[in-house]
Amino acid sequence: MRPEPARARREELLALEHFLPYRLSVLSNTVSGRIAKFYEARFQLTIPEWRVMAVLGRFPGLTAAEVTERTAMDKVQVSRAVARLKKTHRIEQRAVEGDRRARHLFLTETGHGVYAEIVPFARDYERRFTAGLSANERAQFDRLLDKLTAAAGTL
Amino acid sequence: MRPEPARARREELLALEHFLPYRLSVLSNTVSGRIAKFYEARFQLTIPEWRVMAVLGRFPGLTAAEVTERTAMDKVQVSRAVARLKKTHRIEQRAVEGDRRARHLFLTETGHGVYAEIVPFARDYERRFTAGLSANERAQFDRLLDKLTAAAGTL
DNA sequence: GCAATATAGTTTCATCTGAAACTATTATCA
DNA sequence: TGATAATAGTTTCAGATGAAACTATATTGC
Repeated sequence: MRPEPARARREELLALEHFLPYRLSVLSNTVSGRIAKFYEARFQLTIPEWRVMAVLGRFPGLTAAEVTERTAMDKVQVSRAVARLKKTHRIEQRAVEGDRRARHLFLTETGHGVYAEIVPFARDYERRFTAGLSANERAQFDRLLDKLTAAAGTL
Repeated sequence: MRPEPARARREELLALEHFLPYRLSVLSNTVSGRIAKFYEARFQLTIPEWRVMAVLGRFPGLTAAEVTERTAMDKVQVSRAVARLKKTHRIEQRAVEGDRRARHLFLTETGHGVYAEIVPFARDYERRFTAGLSANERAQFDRLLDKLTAAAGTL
């Protein structure tokens, strides 16, 4: 059975490869996928776990709720990442004075070791990733990303 | 128990909010999430399903393998999206002459209806999303996205 | 002070996902 | 031709995910 010729249609077409949300998604998934593969192979670490470690490296003692505020993660993701990081001895908890629901989170000695190894890798990956852009292009891209992120939040 | 003051560390810190892969991921997830919510609410359609419909709207008769080539999806995702789209009567299949493994995929009349409604929405969403950018900025961003996507592929 | 409400964090449940195994068919080549 | 390898597409399985329900604790308002 031979496909009959398509009847002429008046409908607008859309080229996925020029559609900005699609392009963003492809780039983001490629980049995150590669990074995730490295973290997994080298440290058995997921990206949510790394994000928690990253903010705790910079802001020791945040609670899980505060980690949630500082990352684009929800509290379930944070709770799970924290549970795994405790099990693998990368973070530890200390009581919050005056609130027995929450706990301060800190990188352990082990956690700091992982952190100290990942940071240079991350910087280097980013450097290689943007090596084809001039400093000016890189700044421009950053600025436009900011604008778009703000815009996306209000749509 | 009062947290003891953190011992001074020599380690480099990394600000997640300036890390390009993180920023890309946040923007992409925000944008895709909003679009997904709309597709789901309006059409009970997932993003993988929409991607399949989008390429079939433009290239009627592709096989699943060809859809895989033209989208950033793997064959499992395509297979599942195709199965759902058949069940909801948005696409139909016709035999490929000389190869009984593959089938040509086409939007049905129903599928064209959905497609014809989504395309203007998608264009409009993109327009609003980039409304804060000048034509020049928009072109610049597109160009840099291309560069970065190419770079990410080779890392 | 105590009932109602809010918050921190966890668990459950149903769904989604990717990798690998699988079936059916086609291509290669000795 | 028949054995082997490659390809199209599907299914299975184990783990990831998000929404909603849940526990424990804290805050608010009467």
